[in-house]
Amino acid sequence: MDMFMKRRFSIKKAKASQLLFKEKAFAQLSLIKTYLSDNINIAAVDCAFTKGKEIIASAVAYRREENDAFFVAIRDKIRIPYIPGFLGFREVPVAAAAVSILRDFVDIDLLLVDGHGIAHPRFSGSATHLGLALDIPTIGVAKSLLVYDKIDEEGNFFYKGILIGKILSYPENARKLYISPGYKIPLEKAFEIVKNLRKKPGLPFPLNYADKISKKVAKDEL
DNA sequence: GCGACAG
DNA sequence: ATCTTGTCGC
Repeated sequence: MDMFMKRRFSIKKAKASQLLFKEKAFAQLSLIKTYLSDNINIAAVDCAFTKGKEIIASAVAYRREENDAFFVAIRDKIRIPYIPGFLGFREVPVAAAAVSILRDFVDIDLLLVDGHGIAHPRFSGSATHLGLALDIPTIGVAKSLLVYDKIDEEGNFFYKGILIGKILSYPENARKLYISPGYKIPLEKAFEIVKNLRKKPGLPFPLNYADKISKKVAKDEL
């Protein structure tokens, strides 16, 4: 699988890769039980950009037991333009690098990613892509929908007959967030975890920190 | 062909 | 995502 598309990017190859990502992700979901205790270390990764054609990825890890946090931010040249449906190929290489560095210092059990997981045209959004690249459970947290053809009363949304995500409307007056499984985690679990991490409007902790850090670095304020 | 389209 | 000050409102 061409996780990083280091040679040259093409829509055709990217689509083929995403179909493989989807197969692996769905296979893992049906065959593997992911054990997540209450004391897991949760991390998040987010990317920001500068007009100077740079992409900045920041990763933040929160250790629940020690009640402390670590973060890292790295920058790279933008290699691929933003194309809806192919966000992973633009952000995963640098995001994976940032998380890898963080992992040398902190154990990470779960990763929150800005963007969709399986709530994607080929069920292979950036969260799924990144989880597969790093072999770590991921949850997709998006601020808007990419695909869906039905939403039920519970906020569950479907695509091509498959339950792909659930709308998080908590806290009450907060902006809706679209939660979908990225890799190695079922929707119900993913939703519950993110809901518990979002005690205030805005992005759930520690994704909110990753977002602020990457933006500060993009503006050379950090 | 037309419109939609995470970040 | 980014370009951007002040401003309306809880």
